[in-house]
Amino acid sequence: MKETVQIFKALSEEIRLRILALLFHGELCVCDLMEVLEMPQSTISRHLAYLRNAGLVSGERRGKWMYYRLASETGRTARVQLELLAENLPQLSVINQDRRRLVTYLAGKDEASCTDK
Amino acid sequence: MKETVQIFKALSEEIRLRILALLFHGELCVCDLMEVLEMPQSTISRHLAYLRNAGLVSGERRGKWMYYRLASETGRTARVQLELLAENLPQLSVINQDRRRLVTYLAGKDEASCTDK
DNA sequence: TGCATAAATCCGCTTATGCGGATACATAAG
DNA sequence: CTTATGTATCCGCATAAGCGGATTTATGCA
Repeated sequence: MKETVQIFKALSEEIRLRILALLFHGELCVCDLMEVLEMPQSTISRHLAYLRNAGLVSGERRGKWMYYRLASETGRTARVQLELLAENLPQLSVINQDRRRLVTYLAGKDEASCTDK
Repeated sequence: MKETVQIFKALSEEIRLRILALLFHGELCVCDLMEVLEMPQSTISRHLAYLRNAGLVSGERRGKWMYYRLASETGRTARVQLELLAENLPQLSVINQDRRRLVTYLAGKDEASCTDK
């Protein structure tokens, strides 16, 4: 029950849904999320912590950079919710705007930023 | 997006999940919920307001009594989440305890209480 | 080691929501 | 109308979490 509640809580904030939607496109660095969502680093980090604690995303440090992706080891509830979101979020306009910004950003990505890929 | 967030918010509290689980068994009166969940009336009413505002339940007044049931007119997100909960909540022990209390309560229901059925 | 960059966490402030008792509102009966 | 019952909402208090800037922590490089 606590897990279920925690997952719903993690999903009950728009910014976190937007982060998840961006991660559907693949692994991203915190600095990527900052650029695309146009939000301060502390805000991004804070929300990532909720997603991480709910078991929805996992982070991996590579040098100075922290990469996040959708968690591969998840309980059933998390997986089902992620699947539902993957299906439904892309239909929302704010999510589409974010996606377009992501595509544009990745295309013109500054070579001086988190390039350890 | 606001609707999605609102639904997740409504679902992010244990008591509200328990209320929904009880309503899966059929329409109930506030006084029923109070008895089964062993909580004060104001607490029940407050949580029902969240569920109502999120479009997950609907209320109907019959005389002095207020009956609640799962909303029949819901958006897709609400319907999908309710279906998921109907599938997954019954597996949780606290939900099972509530169900047993509901059955016992309904079996011995005082004829002097909300009997306009 | 010092300096630079990235990001997690802290901090002060604000908002939202938890709680249950009190109160306001709604319905019913005499 | 008064009284009784049911319930939505208010209220005071407490906790959780929103925000972004500041600070701490972590990694890299000279």
